[in-house]
Formats: sequence, C-alpha cells, structure tokens
Amino acid sequence: MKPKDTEKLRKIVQATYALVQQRGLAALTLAEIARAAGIATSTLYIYFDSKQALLDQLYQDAKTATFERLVADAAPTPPLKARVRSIWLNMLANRLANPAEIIFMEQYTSSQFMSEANRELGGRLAGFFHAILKNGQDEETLKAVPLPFLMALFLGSVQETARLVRQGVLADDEQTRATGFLLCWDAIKA
Amino acid sequence: MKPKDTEKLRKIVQATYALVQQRGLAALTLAEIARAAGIATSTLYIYFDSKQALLDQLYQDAKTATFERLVADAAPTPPLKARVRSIWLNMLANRLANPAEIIFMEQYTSSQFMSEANRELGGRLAGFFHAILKNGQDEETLKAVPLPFLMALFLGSVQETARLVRQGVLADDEQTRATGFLLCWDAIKA
Amino acid sequence: MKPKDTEKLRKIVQATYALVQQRGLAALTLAEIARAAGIATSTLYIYFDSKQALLDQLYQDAKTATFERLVADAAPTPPLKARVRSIWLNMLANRLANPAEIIFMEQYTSSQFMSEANRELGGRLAGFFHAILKNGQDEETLKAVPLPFLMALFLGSVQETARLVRQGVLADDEQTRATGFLLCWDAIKA
Amino acid sequence: MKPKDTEKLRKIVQATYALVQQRGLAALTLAEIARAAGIATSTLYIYFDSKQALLDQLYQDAKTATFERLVADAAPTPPLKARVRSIWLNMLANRLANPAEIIFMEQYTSSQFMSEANRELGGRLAGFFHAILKNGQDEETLKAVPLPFLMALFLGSVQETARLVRQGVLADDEQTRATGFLLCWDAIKA
DNA sequence: CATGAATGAGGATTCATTCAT
DNA sequence: TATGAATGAATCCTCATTCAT
Repeated sequence: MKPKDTEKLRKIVQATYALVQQRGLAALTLAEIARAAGIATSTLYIYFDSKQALLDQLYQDAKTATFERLVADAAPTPPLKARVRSIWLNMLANRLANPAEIIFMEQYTSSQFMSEANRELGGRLAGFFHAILKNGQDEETLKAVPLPFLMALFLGSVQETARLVRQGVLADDEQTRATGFLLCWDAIKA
Repeated sequence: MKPKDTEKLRKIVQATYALVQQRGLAALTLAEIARAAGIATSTLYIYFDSKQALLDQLYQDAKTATFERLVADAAPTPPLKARVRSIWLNMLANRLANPAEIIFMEQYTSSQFMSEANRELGGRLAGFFHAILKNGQDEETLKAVPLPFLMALFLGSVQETARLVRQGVLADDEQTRATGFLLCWDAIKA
Repeated sequence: MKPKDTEKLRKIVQATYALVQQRGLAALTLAEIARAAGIATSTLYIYFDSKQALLDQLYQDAKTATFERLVADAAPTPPLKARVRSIWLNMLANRLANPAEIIFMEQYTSSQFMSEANRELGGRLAGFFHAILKNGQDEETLKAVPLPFLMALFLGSVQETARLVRQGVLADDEQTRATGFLLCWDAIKA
Repeated sequence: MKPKDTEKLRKIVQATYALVQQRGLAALTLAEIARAAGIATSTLYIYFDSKQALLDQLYQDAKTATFERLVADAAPTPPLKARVRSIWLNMLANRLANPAEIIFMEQYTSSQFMSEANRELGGRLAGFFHAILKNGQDEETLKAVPLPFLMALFLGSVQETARLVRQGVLADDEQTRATGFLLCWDAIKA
C-alpha cells in the first residue's frame, strides 16, 4: 500500500490507461495490466488493494490532473466570453492531448466501478465551472435558465467536438475549434 | 429459432433490458437473465443462438422501435423549426419513456458486443436526421457548418436534457422542454 | 420401440453411420443425427430408448450384416488355402465396400459405449473363423501356434490392407490384394 | 508455462494417462484429471494452456519416450533378421511395460485432438523403421512389396501380440514372443 | 518488495433426455 | 406417431485474489 518503487507505479498506471483505450474497461484484466507493466500480477496488490481500488485511484488522478490542466491555463481576465472560450478551448485541447485518460474516465464513470467518493469528486470539481457560468448569468451575458442546462451544453459541445476530431470526422484545426465554440456560445449566450 | 412461447420471449427481453439498466451491460450474465425470466439458462439457447445474438437482436429491436416512435409523430409540415422541434420533443419523450431500452443501446453501442450489422443499422437510421438538417442548411435556416456539428449538438442536447430530468435535476415539464430546445435551436440556427 | 415408419428408421441409421464416418463417434450428437435424418431430436426416442441403445443396435446390425456378407460368399470347397483366401478377399471387399459401417464398428468397439452383449456377439461370430483356422491346423496346413495368433494376424492383415487402400497409400487393385494375402498366408501357413 | 512444482506436473501426467486407460479419451474431463491429481481444475491451466495443449504435450512426450526406448536397446549389428527381431521385441516389451501411454497414444491418434504437429512427429519417427525395412528389401532379405505392407504387418503383429497378452489370452513369456515374431518374420521375409 | 503457484467462484455453452401437445 | 420446448448436469475456461517463499 505504501508504494516504494515510483517507476513501477507509473508503469502500472500507464499500462492501465493504454489498455482501457485499446480494448475497453470491460475487457481489462489484472493479468494484462501486469504483463503490460512488466511485473507479476500479484505485485499489483502491493500497490493497490484491489482492482476496484486501482481503478478508483486512477480515476481520481486523471480527474484531478485534468482539472488542474484547465485551471492552470484558464484566462481569468474579465470579458466573460473570452474566459468561457478560453476554458472551452482548454478543455478541448486537454481531451485531444490525453485521449487515454479521457476514455478511461468516460468508461469508468458509466461502469459499476464508479465509487461514491469519486462521484462526489466529480461534483466538487464541476463547481468551478458552475461558478463561472453563474457569474455570466448574473451579468446577463448568459441565458437565465437553470444552470444544469448551460453546464450540460457546454461540456457536451466540447465532448462531441473532441469525439468527432478523434474519429477523424472533423479536422484538428482552428476552423473546427471556432465552429465548435460558436455553436456552444450561441446556445448559452443571452 | 422458432419461439412458440411469445410470453417467454417477452420475459427474456424485458429481463435483459431491466438488468442492463440496473447493473450495466458488463455485469450481465445469462444466468441472471434466465433467473429473472423464470427459466433455465439453457432455455435461452432456444430463443437465441448465443449471448452475442441475444444482444444484437435486442439492439436491433430497440433501435428500430425508437426510430419508428420518432418518425410516427414527426410533423412533416414545412416550417423547418417546427419540424426540428417536433423531432427534438419526440426524441426526448422517447428517452424519458423508455429509459431501459435507451440505456441498453448506449451501453451496447460502446461495447465489444456491437456488431458490424448493427453499426450499419445505426448509420442508416441516422441518415434520416442528416437529411432534415441538411435541408435546413440548404434553405439557410441552419448554420452552414459541417453537419456532424449540428447532429452532435442536436442529439447531445436531447440526451443531456433527458439525463438531467432522469436524475431529478430538472423537472419533467413544459418549461424544461422549452428551455432545452431553445438552447439547441440557438446553437444550430443560422 | 416398435418402429412403425421403416423409412424413417433407415434414415436414422444411415445418418448415424455417415456422421460417424465424417466426424467420429466422439463428436456424434443426437441433434445432428436428427437433423441429418430430417426428423426432430425427440423423435429418435420413439425408435430407440437412448443414445446407448441406438449405438448398440447399430453395432449389432452392422456386425451381423458384415458377417452374413462374408458367409454368403465364402467358398466352402476343400483346398484350405483357397477357402482362406476367399474369406480374406471377402473381408477386404466388405471393408472397402462399406466404409461407414466399418468405421462405426471400429470406433464403437473401442469406446465406452461398447456393451457387454455386443462384446459377446463379436466373440460368437469370431467362432466361425476360429473353426476354419482350427481345421487348417488339424490338417497341418497352418502353423501349430495358439489360435489367437492366427486370428489376429489374419484379421489384422485385412484391416491394415483396407486402411492403406482407404488412405490412398495403396491402389485398390488385384496386385494389392495378392500382396496382402501373400503376407498373411506366409505368416500363418505351416 | 513455468511449472515450479515438478511433482504436481508428474501427477497431472500420470492421472491423465491412467484416466484415459480406465475410461477412454472421449470421457476425459479436466475436472477428473484435477481431482485425480489432487489439485484444483484451474490449476491445470498453470501447467497447460488448454486441454488440447495438455493432450498434445502428453502425446509428444509419450511418443518420444517410446521411440527412445526402442532405439536405446536396438541391436545395430548386421544380420538384418536379428535387428528386426530386436526391434520387434523392444516394441512388444514397451507396449507391455507402458500400457497406459500406449493406449493414450492410440486414442489420441484417432481423435479430433490429434494436432498437425504431432502427426508430423509420428511420421518422422516412423521414418526410422521405414529405413530399416527398406534396407532389408535392398539386400533381398525382405519381400519386394510396397513398404507400407511390411510396416503395417510388422507394427500390427506387435500390437496384436501385446493386446492378446494384455487380455490374458496369451502368456507373457518367451514362447509367446518367439511365436509372435515367427509369424511376423514369415510374413515379411523374402 | 516481489513473485509464481494455487484456487474458488463463476461464465458461456452443449447435450441427452423428458414432457405436453 | 411426432415434435418443439424445456431443462439440469456437465464441460472448458477465466479471473480476481491469496499465499508461501
């Protein structure tokens, strides 16, 4: 439980993300993870109490890392539209840059593995965007509709744009980003 | 095969949808389906050749039924906005009325079970919406952006609205529908 | 147990021989037999009490038919060598003419299905050859060794010759027969 | 895999041979093997990848061991008859000393399990006898008939003699061996 | 800390046989 | 007589987890 070998831990984590991306969470086995990480299956139990614990930890890591990447780059400057766009672009960039983590989170989220603690974590981090959008409503820049609508549309538009790019349906260029954000903004702006 | 007992077949189908809704597709076992349907596990093989075949059939059924529900009520009359709204509302109603089928389709679609034939079926039915949105672009009512953007946003907004209602975050009323569609329309209209 | 439809019975028998020849006794299933015979699986139980009974009956039939074919054509005339050759040739001809029955008997004989009754039947019919070879010993035409030696070598040489012909290793012609019998005769003659 | 416990591996092998001898290859189940070996069924998969792999390996082992036993003692000295007799006696001794292995090989050979690789192995080892008999033909000690005849008769006579001894029909003594070989030799000698 | 061996609880699938019609 | 439906027992195989070293 107290991992000594950081290198080994890193390999486990990487192997898991990679395997989930390649074959899906449902097909993930500890034996495969171990093989990909170059260790014995039982060694996994030195680093994680169980498969559940491993996945929980990975989700928590990925979620936190994702969040920090967004916050780090977010332009905090006034014009709200600029701020929202900045976040939108960051989220898209993040999804495109870390596909394995993103896919892992998506599959974990809609699986039986999803723990209550991690569900709460997701909620907590969402509060950040919540605040920004609320702010936009207060200054009457965004529609005065229940916040969940704005949240869902904002996140959904990033998600779908990323998916279309990943699938090769849309090009990974400026044009795509502009169009994606345009739809989002038209939808949520007052 | 040649099911004689329609009642039993219906029970198998219902049991499967219900179990996937409750515990997820990954956790679905034939033994559970059989128990829930009140039959022996081996009896399932009289109705379906394999687990794969069972899931394929269920997806095909659900997809077709869903599609027919949408088409049945779709207002085919000119004003494009009215048509789009009609479809949007039908889709939402369908998702709210048949949550088990919907969840099943979502999980099946992103699983290893998804068959090529069913992937094609999905594509074929999507062509229907494709045509309507394309039409809207031609008459310059909708934005002249790559169609996938419009498709994704349209479907995504229905999906998310339904999810929020199902989770109890939003009320299942006129107001919610109006707002949901408003965001969608603002996003895609020219 | 009292089969009415002789035609159906014939089809079952033929289907079974054919299937065993094609895929082996171990792979034989009642469902396959029924399908090949054009009837329902459960109908088999009208003609036979069980799979065991079916196989027992088939073995008995094949064994008896084989025996009768040999006896029918056996030249009963004095010169012992001619008689032995005649039987040898008949046995070979029989094996080559009825490969499915022969293969069935071989596989049945060395399977768990082999019933005690049929083991006895085999022994009883062997008595016929036993007598002829004994006769040959008495008139000092054949080696004065324990009879089983002569029996085994005689039967074995027919068996192996047939096998080699069936496998295409040897041609199905006069030459092969002459050679096969030559070896047999040289071995057993005094 | 990497069997650590040689003792356990030995038990698995012994159990398999014994069970095939007792109840036949067709009736062989992994559960039985495991029970007889005193381990869990799943443990078998540490030693062998599958039932098929287990049987393949056992056949290969038995075939090789059998061959080496024959070669080891084979008198390589000139008089061909002595050499052939030496091999004949070795083969008989081997069959009588290792009945379980022999029965296993016989059943495996005529089963669906027989792998291509093992078919080739069998052919390769047969080449050894092939060469000796061919040699006998060249020096005109053996009949100038197609080699398969000689091979089949030689092997068949050993087989049948062993079978008769095993069944208690013939005594396991010098006399039986002498007679068995006499018949074989008379058949194949020029 | 690391591991290979071992396992028990299950999972999909097959099949001879029974039964109601 | 004939059958399709139904089943329980069995089969091979997988996998998360434990344990002795």
